[in-house]
Amino acid sequence: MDVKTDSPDPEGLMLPVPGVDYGPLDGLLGYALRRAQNALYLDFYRAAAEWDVSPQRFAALVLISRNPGLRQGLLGQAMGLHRSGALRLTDWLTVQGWAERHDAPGDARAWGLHLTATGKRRLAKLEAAVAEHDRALLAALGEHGPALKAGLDRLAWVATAQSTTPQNKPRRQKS
Amino acid sequence: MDVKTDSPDPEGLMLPVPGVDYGPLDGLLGYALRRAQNALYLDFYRAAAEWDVSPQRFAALVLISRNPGLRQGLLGQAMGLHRSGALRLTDWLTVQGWAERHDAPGDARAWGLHLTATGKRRLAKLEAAVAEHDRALLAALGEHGPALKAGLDRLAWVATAQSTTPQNKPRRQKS
DNA sequence: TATTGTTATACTCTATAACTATA
DNA sequence: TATAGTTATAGAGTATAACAATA
Repeated sequence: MDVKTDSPDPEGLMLPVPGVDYGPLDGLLGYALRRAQNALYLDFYRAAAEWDVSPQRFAALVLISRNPGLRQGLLGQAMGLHRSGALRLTDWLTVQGWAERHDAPGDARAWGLHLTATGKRRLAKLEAAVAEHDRALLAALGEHGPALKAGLDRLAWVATAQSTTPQNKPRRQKS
Repeated sequence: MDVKTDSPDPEGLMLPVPGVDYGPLDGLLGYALRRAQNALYLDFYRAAAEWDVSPQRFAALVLISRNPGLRQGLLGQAMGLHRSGALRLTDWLTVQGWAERHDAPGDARAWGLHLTATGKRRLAKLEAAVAEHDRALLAALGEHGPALKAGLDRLAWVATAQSTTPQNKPRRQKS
């Protein structure tokens, strides 16, 4: 019968559609940021396709590799995740053979996270690929590169400062 | 009995944890972008709290307002969404009273999207709040602002170009 | 009493697949 | 035969709530 499957539709590209008026969006910093992040996200996947690792999981791997014995909770904190999210993330890393849970010295409740030997070997190559990918981007950006990097760091700082500035002291607001 | 609920944990902040070595992450453009986007996302919610609208839904509203009669599919395309995602998004906008589906002239299959009168009124205020929010950010960024904006636009372009460059012509690759 | 991690559950976002009614 | 939208479903990702073990 040759069943017709529908369009495969490789979505996610978010590119400007000709003939559509974007109004104030084009001028907004936040929208520019989203567009850039969207594009970079897809681009990262291309660079890391061989390892099947998302940007977030890559960050987790780097954190564990640079901080052997890192607690699960601290990993979550560094990545803006809830405890339960850090658990899921760690589960995935262990099931995939990247990392292991060891006993944490000094606290029987906690785990210390460590890369496996395989994980270390794989991460070395993955890091090289990501670094190369980043270099290619910076090269393509030319003169814009350094200013962009500086601006982003500053933006993260500024926006965080605004969010965390205790306007009315964020004591579990009831209203 | 005064049941103890666990920590409310206002998560998502992703701020640098003292004592943790971030290794190469601090130097990566992609990671800086993620940090900035994370901070800005939370900050946007603060600015738009009154309307309960996410950055994405805000973008959809602006697109519909500037392109009355916009097709559902085109909206999705502009936002990098699958057809089914555009449907969910539109459903939400209509249920919340922001927008309506009208018949599209010339094609009985399609919808033309329009803001409701209420939607227009609300969006005017929301847009003003978002614009003000953006201005505050730019002011806080000072000299970095314009360069950052330019760099982001360029980055979106560069990363998209790399992704969409037909390396082997993306004709439904089988292998 | 507070913290670390766990379990169970639910909600959001977004994709795939198959269907309809047009074109 | 292709397109616009729909339905049903599934998979990430991440949250809340309640619990056990330990501090």
